[in-house]
Amino acid sequence: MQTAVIRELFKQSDKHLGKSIRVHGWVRTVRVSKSFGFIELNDGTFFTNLQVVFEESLDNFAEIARLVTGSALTVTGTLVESPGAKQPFELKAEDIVIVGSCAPDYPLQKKRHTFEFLRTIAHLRPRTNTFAAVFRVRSLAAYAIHKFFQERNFVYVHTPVITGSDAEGAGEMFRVTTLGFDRTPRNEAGQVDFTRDFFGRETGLTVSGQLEAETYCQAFGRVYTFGPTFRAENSHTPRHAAEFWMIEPEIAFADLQDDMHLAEDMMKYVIGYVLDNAPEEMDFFNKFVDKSLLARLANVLQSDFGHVTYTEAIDILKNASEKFEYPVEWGADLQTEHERYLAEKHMQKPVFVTDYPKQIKAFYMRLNDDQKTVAAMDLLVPGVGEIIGGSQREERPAYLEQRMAELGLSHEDYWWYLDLRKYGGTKHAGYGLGFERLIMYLTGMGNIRDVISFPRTPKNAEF
RNA sequence: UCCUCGAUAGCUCAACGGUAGAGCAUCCGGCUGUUAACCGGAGGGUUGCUGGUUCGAAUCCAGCUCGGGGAGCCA
Repeated sequence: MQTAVIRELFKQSDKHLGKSIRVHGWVRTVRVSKSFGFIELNDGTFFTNLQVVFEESLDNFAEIARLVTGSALTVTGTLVESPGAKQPFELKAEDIVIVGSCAPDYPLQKKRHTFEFLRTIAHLRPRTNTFAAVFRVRSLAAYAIHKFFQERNFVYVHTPVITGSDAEGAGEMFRVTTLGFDRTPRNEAGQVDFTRDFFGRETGLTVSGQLEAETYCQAFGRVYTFGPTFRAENSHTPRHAAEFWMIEPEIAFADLQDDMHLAEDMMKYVIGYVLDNAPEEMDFFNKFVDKSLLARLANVLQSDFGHVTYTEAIDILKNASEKFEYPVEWGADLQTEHERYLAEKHMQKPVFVTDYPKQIKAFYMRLNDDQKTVAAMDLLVPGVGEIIGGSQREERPAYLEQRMAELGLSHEDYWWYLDLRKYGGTKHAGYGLGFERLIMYLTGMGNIRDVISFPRTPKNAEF
């Protein structure tokens, strides 16, 4: 007999009704009476559980009746229409094999757990409804990202995880070394002698693959990266993790407008894909996590994203009736409260903020004709905040070198990056999308620690 | 790193200066269609850690550890 997966039973129930089938899965809950009982079985393929009915005619009825949540079973029986109102069909068991019993101190109960508690048992939490839904959506969103870019002739580039450059100074780096900690070699000046380290130079985990991605962009025209990224910032917020996944497309012969079009198309594509392919999970989020989720996502699909320049945003904030804790002044970076106002109150939809003052942005962003601002864009979304940061890159060698000089960046560290401008350089643009922030936006989950399997945050690398 | 709130049974919480409790989970018993099933019973605690105040501390005070929320940094 072939083993059926529960997803298949729900998607094509006509094909299986009345047939004898076998399923493998884990017990979510058991309800038992004197001579019969019900098991909610989940095999991980589908959000909804399969109801198994068992009766005392089974040889091992007594044993089955004592099953606890978490036990692994193989059930053979007939799929029949269910008299109960809450499920269309159920599996009438003819044989139940206990594949893996579950100890009585299993920490997952049927009632609601706090997300804080579930983080302490991150090895078991994917067995809960919420996390089953989050990680299926995460998987689908990752696939949708690849699908989106592949369908548009992008090449997927694997940029290095270990890097010698501090990229764009995007954040503190984790050091990668094989030097011992007790007797680190020192040079004549008393500094750590990295020439004796594994790579012969100071290295760390990547904080961005962008600079490397730009090199492949100048060969393939359209590329993207999708990989782990590391920031050693001592951040304690629901939106930051030390290890996270980032998507960084880079497009040649393109300006900031092209960049924003790409970002908007991508966001809509992924939202649409997840809504189409995880309807049960999305309904669950809408019911138990964020009651306005589906309406909001539908609205995003239908409307155009907002666009304001940084300068316009400053005017909007200055004229707002809202009182801000931090002053609104041209030249200062937008505070979280300002971003929230723009996205959640003023626009009530995703909004691109563009053309920031050059002094608050990275060296590689293209200088605008006003000589004061750069062709940068941040995408702010209600509830999550900044989800994308991007820019048109400075392709003019003179401008780039001048900016590097102003910031004290050395030619030697960026010689290959400067070469791109020397050898057939084109205008080009790109952005970074925080994958976990996208998942938060798609699911309504409020904490980044609950959308990544084993979160790494300050003072926490358990599992 | 700063501000703020919190830590009591396996989980979710109550008790707020005077003998530490409930629901769920677990174990035992009952129940012929359940749906976070239901009904009855039992076991389960160094009240995060260290010190202090007090006749007496889960409760008040100090420090520490861990966690939540906010800020900064950013994706």
